[in-house]
Amino acid sequence: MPSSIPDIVISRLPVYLRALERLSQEGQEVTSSHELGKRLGISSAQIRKDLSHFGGFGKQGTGYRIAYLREQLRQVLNVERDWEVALVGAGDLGNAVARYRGFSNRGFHIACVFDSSTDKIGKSIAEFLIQPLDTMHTIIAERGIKIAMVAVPAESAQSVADTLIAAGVRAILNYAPINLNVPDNVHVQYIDPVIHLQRMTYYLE
Amino acid sequence: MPSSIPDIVISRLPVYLRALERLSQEGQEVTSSHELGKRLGISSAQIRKDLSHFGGFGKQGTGYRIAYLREQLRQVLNVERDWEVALVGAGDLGNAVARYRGFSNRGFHIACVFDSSTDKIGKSIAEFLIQPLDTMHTIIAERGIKIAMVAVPAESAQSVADTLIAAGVRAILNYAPINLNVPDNVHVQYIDPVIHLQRMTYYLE
DNA sequence: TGGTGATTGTGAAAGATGTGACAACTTCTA
DNA sequence: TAGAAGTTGTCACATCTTTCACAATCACCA
Repeated sequence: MPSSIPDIVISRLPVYLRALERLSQEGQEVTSSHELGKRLGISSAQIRKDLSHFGGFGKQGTGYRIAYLREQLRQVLNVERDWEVALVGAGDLGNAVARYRGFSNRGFHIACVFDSSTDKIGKSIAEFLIQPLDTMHTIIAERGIKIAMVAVPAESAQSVADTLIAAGVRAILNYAPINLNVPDNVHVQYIDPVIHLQRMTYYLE
Repeated sequence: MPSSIPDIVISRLPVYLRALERLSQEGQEVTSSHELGKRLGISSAQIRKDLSHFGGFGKQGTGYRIAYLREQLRQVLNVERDWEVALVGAGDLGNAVARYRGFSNRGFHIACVFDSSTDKIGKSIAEFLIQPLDTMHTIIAERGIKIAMVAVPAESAQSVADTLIAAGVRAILNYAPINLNVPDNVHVQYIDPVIHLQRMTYYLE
């Protein structure tokens, strides 16, 4: 009955996990909901309540053992395994995503890169060979890839998403500045820097 | 009394604006809360209610004139003017951000680029000269820049943010995978692709 | 001109989310 | 060993957010 846990709680767990990894790097072994909350700008009660959905990870009087809680969150979030991710689009943005070093050790690695432009097909970004869009369905279906990142122009994003979904992808990270229409069993997250900037200008001046 | 409007409402306005711009591009002149909601996966009631915080932009029986509503949202969001944005960090990520073509016409342009590495200082990305971090405070303060994007390693992000804030920046878009501690009058938005991916893996399998 | 179908803006109700407060427990110290 | 200080997990409550439902209005057409 995992569906009974609110989305909004799930959405905070990766943030907790990231903070724990950082604390761990800094050599700390134990933390408390209060310390974590102070770092993240979240109330300690909320952190305790969020975590309590998945079991009691802490110890009264002491707090949380960082290594243990980190491991538990990884399990809950399903990122103990390493997920293969397909990248679609090899323009500037796709290039940057392909070169990004931050995926490793956090549960993901890029498995293949696709583009439609004949200029780019056959060339490489970082260590990845750029493959033609026509082969995407086959490759993704065969390898059983479930996650994709879309870094194509807004105009092509919906049709790319449709193809991905038909091939079996169930989670899409969309960098294109457009909303995608997808079936209920497919998850989408959006990254559009302008949207984030516009969320702040309202408060300026 | 603009503070009485919930943050969560503000955070949806840029999404509405983006959809309106798209509809406009497609040649449409009028839309309804129902159509917009269908596109965005949001209920029509929510869209109407959100918009009603700022006045009555629509007409009963007809819907919303797209050009007009778009203009009104731009005003509300404070993106009729063009904001200067500072970019800190000229590594792979900073490079991609600097080259990103999507800022223009949506209220923003990059005004200056900073990095600490002596290798990079003096060189250019796209049309921007990379300037040394030591000059950042002066330049940002003099030009009155209020918005910055941070694309430096996690280790340096907090100190960069501190410098930015001291120089007058009031809105930070942080690409570094770390939480920033900032005063109440400073706004921060985060972009970390791994966080977004981890928000979806929970639901896979 | 009057009737039909569409759509907004909004108050009230329902539902979701966050906070406060505390018993229960742990560790530390004297 | 006993008391003090710290911390969790949780329940009840408060607050925030979304949905519902409908009067009011508009455009169109016969």
